[in-house]
Amino acid sequence: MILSNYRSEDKVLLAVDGIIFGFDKEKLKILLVQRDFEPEKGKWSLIGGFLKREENLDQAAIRILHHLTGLNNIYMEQVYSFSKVDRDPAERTISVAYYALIDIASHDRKLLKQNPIQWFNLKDAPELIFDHNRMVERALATLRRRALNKPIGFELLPEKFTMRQLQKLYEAILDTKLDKRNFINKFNSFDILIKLDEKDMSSSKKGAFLFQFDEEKYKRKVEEGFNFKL
Amino acid sequence: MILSNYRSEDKVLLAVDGIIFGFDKEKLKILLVQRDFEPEKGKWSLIGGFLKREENLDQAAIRILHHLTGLNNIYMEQVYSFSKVDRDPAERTISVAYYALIDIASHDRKLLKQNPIQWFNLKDAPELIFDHNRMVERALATLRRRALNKPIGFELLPEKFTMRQLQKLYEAILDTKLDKRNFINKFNSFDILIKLDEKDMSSSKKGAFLFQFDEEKYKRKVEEGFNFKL
DNA sequence: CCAAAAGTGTTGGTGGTACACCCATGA
DNA sequence: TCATGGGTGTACCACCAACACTTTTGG
Repeated sequence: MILSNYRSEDKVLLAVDGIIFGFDKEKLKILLVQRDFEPEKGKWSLIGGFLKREENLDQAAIRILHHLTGLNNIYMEQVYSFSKVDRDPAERTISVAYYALIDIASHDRKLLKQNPIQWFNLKDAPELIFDHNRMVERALATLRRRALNKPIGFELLPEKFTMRQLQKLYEAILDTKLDKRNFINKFNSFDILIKLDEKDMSSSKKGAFLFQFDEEKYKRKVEEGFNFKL
Repeated sequence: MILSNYRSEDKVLLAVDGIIFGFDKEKLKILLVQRDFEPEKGKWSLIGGFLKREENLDQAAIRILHHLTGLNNIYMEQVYSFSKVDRDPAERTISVAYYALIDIASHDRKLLKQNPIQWFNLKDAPELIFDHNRMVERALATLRRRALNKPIGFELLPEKFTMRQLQKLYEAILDTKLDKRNFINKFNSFDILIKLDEKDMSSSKKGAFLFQFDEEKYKRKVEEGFNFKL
């Protein structure tokens, strides 16, 4: 900001790339798009686009996601800015990575079908263009940190869910196995769940009770943060 | 990254602003520069400049710091990118914030004197231009998180220091009082300090033993991370 | 001899971890 | 009746938090 003359400074392209995490029963997934222009046409890429002059980065991330997928009202969070000089061979481009969490089942997938867009299991996602693999790694690390410091699940699960689903979500994010009883005890201690009278009969004969998040309390916990040690 | 034509996209100025934290005996300080061009000439600002086409953001942060202060070999870490549309009234500019930690006493201050650059106690720093106050807040939050998850002090203390100094550093960063015995016990459990045979006589009649970081072990702990609860 | 900072351990409580058996039901 | 997943409680241990007195020595 100093000793500068604005006019003489270099301008660059600023991209925004979205790492969209989804969860569907068991596995953590990621939404990718097949690139339809050069360079790297035909290869898989994150959901990306360029910042426009009249919007900020948060708005750009949301706009681009909506434009490519039709997804709406998705909260995205900034992860990191990537700036290796030759990261995009076509043009000097800096990219700001954002990530989002969504519940795959509860978003309309018709819109996705129009585009060369597809969910992949995170573990067997294809090689991505440029430095997008590094972006995914970094976003995943951020997601894990977040899962350990704040409740997670509101954005990634259907409205009603079983304890098992919640546990599987944590296991998928942290890539680990958790003890059923300890998980339940711990999670209940946060006091953000409402136990419903309904059961989900789809996965067992006995049926499993459904839960909902208490949205008020959930949000308060997100503000406060906590320490999830497992 | 998709459905785009690179040529038609908007280009923007990309600034890098450095939040330089220093520590000097008791207080956490911040390095600011008086802006000598319009807009906002004469007001205080972070250590900033613009990204050049042929460097990445990390390099830009280091170059700018060196250029304005003469400081060398300072490790800087990216915090966040700020992009409000009218954040800089002169021109559409996105700014990437970086922060650094340095030991004030052990860096040559002569160079600083040439420039309108000055250390301020963090607590009574002046109002800054643009959104720089928000950047400082965010960097401080990042610094606190880091202090709770990784050892800190190597960059902020002289080579040899007393336990008291180390504790004061943590107190300054976390803005809290800590118990002497608990702090020492906790910190010793990390096993990254070497107790020297020397004493520092400057602050008491009895003298206080000096310590050094065991650089190997310190670095390993930084990799691993830990959970500093106090 | 006294003021001022340094140094040093113990205890109680909280919370994390490990662990195994019974329940309900559809097939 | 049995196979499958659902649901539940306890005991040990580690770590955090609170807390006060003695030592050293320059002035």
